Amino acid sequence: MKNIPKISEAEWEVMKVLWAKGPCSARDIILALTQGDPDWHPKTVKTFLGRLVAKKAIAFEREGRAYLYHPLANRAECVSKASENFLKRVFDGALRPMLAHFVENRKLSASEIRELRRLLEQKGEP
Amino acid sequence: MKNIPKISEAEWEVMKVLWAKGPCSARDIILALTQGDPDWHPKTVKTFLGRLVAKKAIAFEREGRAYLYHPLANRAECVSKASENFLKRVFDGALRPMLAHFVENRKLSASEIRELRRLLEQKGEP
DNA sequence: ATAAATCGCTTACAAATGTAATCAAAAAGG
DNA sequence: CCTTTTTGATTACATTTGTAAGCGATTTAT
Repeated sequence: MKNIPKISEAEWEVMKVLWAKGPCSARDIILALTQGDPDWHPKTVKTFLGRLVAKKAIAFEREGRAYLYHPLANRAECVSKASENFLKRVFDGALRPMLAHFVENRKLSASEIRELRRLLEQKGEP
Repeated sequence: MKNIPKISEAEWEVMKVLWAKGPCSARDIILALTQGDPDWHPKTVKTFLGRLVAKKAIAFEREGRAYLYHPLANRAECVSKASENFLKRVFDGALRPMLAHFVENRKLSASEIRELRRLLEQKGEP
């Protein structure tokens, strides 16, 4: 059985950087994050890195004085876990109402609708 | 601007009961919850009721000695908020990958697929 | 009427989370 | 070489969350 760590909201941002960019130094991660949102404080990011290591969501190897961090947790699995969790909490685990909600609420472009329909067709007639 | 309260995971369960059943006494809520999961402790539920009142997610009126609680927060709005939040955190706000994930990962029954397709068609040709 | 159950109110307390600051060692710049 | 910067480690601290227990008033059952 896989041990999918529980990743908090803010920690997700850090994980996303690592999943996207692969092995990174703390500095790289901080750069990537402040890029998107200047409010990220370097010290805060360091704290999260430490916590993620403790949770075994990531690991590092020394590279000179600094560390090179890399994900341990698998992105797809974390996504699945978070998704199931959300689905359960908000929609009692029922997929259809959830999809309906998104399709209704967020305006989908015609192309998005086409693409989704293609997806459904693939699933529909295997 | 609406003030949509921040509802925690466990508090969601309480809210769902209130949204589903309308005005309820604490006792009713506790019953409903323990029905689904015997692990709910009455005192714990009371705590959440108090916190939800403090957050103005619910309110109550006296009914004899007990209280009759009812939702203040609108379900649809809370659902939207939680959904946007989840979408942003896990899928960077991109709807298509999210929908794809669910359609791919969770097996949809043929009827669910048909229904979803209908939904998309309604959206597709207004 | 007296004891038991129930109510809401108040208080408790650890873990998780967000948000950093301090500190010591090491590296880099001048 | 000495100063500034950088880095990881350690420590701090308020807030939120999960999970209740205690207390005093009030019903309710006996």
